[in-house]
Amino acid sequence: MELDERKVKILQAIIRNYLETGEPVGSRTISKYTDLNLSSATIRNEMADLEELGYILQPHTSAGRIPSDKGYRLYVDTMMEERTREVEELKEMLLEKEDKMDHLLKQVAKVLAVNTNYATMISAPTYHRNKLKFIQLSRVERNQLLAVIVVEGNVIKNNIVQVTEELDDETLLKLNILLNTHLNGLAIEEINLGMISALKQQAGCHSSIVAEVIEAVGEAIQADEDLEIYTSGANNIFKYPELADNQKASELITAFEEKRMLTQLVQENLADENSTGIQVYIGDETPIQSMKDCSVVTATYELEEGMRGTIGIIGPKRMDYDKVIGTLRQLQNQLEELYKKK
Amino acid sequence: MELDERKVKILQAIIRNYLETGEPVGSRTISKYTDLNLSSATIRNEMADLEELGYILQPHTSAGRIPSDKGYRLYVDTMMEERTREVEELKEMLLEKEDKMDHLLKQVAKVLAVNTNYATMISAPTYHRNKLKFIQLSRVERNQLLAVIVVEGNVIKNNIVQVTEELDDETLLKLNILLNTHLNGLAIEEINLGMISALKQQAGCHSSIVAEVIEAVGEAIQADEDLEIYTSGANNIFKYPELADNQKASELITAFEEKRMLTQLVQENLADENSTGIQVYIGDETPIQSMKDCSVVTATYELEEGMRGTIGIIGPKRMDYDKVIGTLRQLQNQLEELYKKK
DNA sequence: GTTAGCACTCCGATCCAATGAGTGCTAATA
DNA sequence: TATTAGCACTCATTGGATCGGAGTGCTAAC
Repeated sequence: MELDERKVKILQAIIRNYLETGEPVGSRTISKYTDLNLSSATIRNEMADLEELGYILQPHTSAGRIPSDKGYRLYVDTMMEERTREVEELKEMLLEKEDKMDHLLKQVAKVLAVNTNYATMISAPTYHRNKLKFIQLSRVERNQLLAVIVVEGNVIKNNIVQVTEELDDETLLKLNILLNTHLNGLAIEEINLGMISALKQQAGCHSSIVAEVIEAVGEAIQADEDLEIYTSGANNIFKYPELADNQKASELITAFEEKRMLTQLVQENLADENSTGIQVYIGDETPIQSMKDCSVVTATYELEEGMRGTIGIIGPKRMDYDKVIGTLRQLQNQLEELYKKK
Repeated sequence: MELDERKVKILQAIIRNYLETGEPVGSRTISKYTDLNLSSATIRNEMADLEELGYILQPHTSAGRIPSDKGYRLYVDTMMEERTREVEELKEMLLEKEDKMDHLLKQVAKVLAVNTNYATMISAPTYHRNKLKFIQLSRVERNQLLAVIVVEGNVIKNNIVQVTEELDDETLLKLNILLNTHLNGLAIEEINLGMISALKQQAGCHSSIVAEVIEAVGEAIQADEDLEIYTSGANNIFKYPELADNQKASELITAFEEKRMLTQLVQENLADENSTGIQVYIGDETPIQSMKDCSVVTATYELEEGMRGTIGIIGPKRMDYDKVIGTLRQLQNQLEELYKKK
């Protein structure tokens, strides 16, 4: 049996209707809903076929049909090609240009959540491929140094370094010069052990401090390993009865709280390098167990070479895929634009 | 009618039982539960009295009794004086001493949530009364300065300052000295307009930069206005059926997500300067509308003069007040100790 | 190939009776 | 006078039983 054009139309009608109502949809509804001019009986036959093909399901014998994951998948794949919508409002909100990255990201997550009525997450860009731009040691107290580390993209890390010996201004200056001349412009990965011991040697009697500073650099970078993720709109899941029962809601909320679980999503998304950067996980396809009754749409954004992050939208399977994908597309562009403007 | 000792004992028994079961408790249960050796009939009479006095309620005619807010209040007030419990485990977990404040706070919230099975929040200490310790301007790119601002307690703020003119190293050094000599040791509030214009004058042709840096300082401080709040264990509310219905759960989750609402709690708590720093809000007493079916226990902790934050526990009215208050007490001490040790 | 029609299935709402936990009241008791 | 036993009464909850309706599958006719 083949999936002819009429079957696809019927499938689309079923899905669209289900997206609106959240209720299983029956043959009569489709018969009237579409402009196919077919009787409910014919639709029933077609539906039986569609079910056999695995695109729709019957929750119980005498109920209407709901889309299966496979059905959603087809729908999404077909839709992927089509339209984009306006998200002007969102654009405006973003343009209240926040100058701190984390504020911006929180803002994005929030706007997106309000806009779509789904739960959202956004991961801060990872800097792994980034280069060290600037290091500055300053004395804060007698035996306390402040190490400020700036990497490309103006991401700033601070670290307090405890030192045993007291340093005079001159030595501090020398150390600063030493560190900057040798480390600036280097990618994080390039700072290897050989490099470090060479530096230590040059620092002479202050080698221990160099060691500590380098360690601080390492720590600062490592802090990114458990990468920052901002979420918003978790409460939106209560808007969809199929997700709102205690069991599921609790699991979902937990996943959102323990951002740790969301990192899987980010990792997977960043690993993939497909053209649009938009991924749709339907039901079981998701890498996150507790979201197997949801659909997850993720998008990669890239601010500049090597600074990539992930935006994700988590909602019911009957998600408005068109809108979500459209919105994410726009957002990708806007984030990149916004970043360049600054 | 008076509230004699026996009535109080019965009330306590009712509350304790209700805390355990979450079900209305009947006279027979109390008759057996306590060591008062009274028949259920007598208890019934007493219960009728207690109800008349407003300490307990009957959800419906032939149900047992549940504590009213007034009842809880009495219970809490009585208990406040009593026992403290061990929270050794918690202590150990905390001693995996995190050196970044925000990590520590997140950790505390989490440990507390796991420990109590309630939702928790903790606000980062506010620094309003704190003094500027150190300012450092560095050039990151031709027309970009990095301002690092350290206030007491080693809280570090960064700000990128865009400048129109290019600065040579010497000028930068001068500016640094100027800023540090004049601003260091000053409380945030002491930096007023007069101060600023005096500084500008001394900076001569670079006054615009000084202005921008000062603005950056202002911004850095202001960022604290919407103070950081960390939450954990929001999913715990699903453990208590009386909070887990969609309506309430959604509102609560929202409150936890939109930390903005939690600030009310913090503000109120910090304003109050009572001895123990522990506050209990039962039901309607809470300042947060969406928590009117919960009880909220908050504690103030103080790391050093002027650095105070709030810990909060949000759970059902049938909260284990003893345990919660005890735990919070211990935590207060430990946070303070921990801070001093570092 | 399409459709009308019909028997059939099954969910969900509604009603009902039985159950039992718990009460209030009264009369007996210590 | 305080306590208790006993009893009638209330009412939420539970488990059937029933019924209507939405929807299906199948068959026969167009």
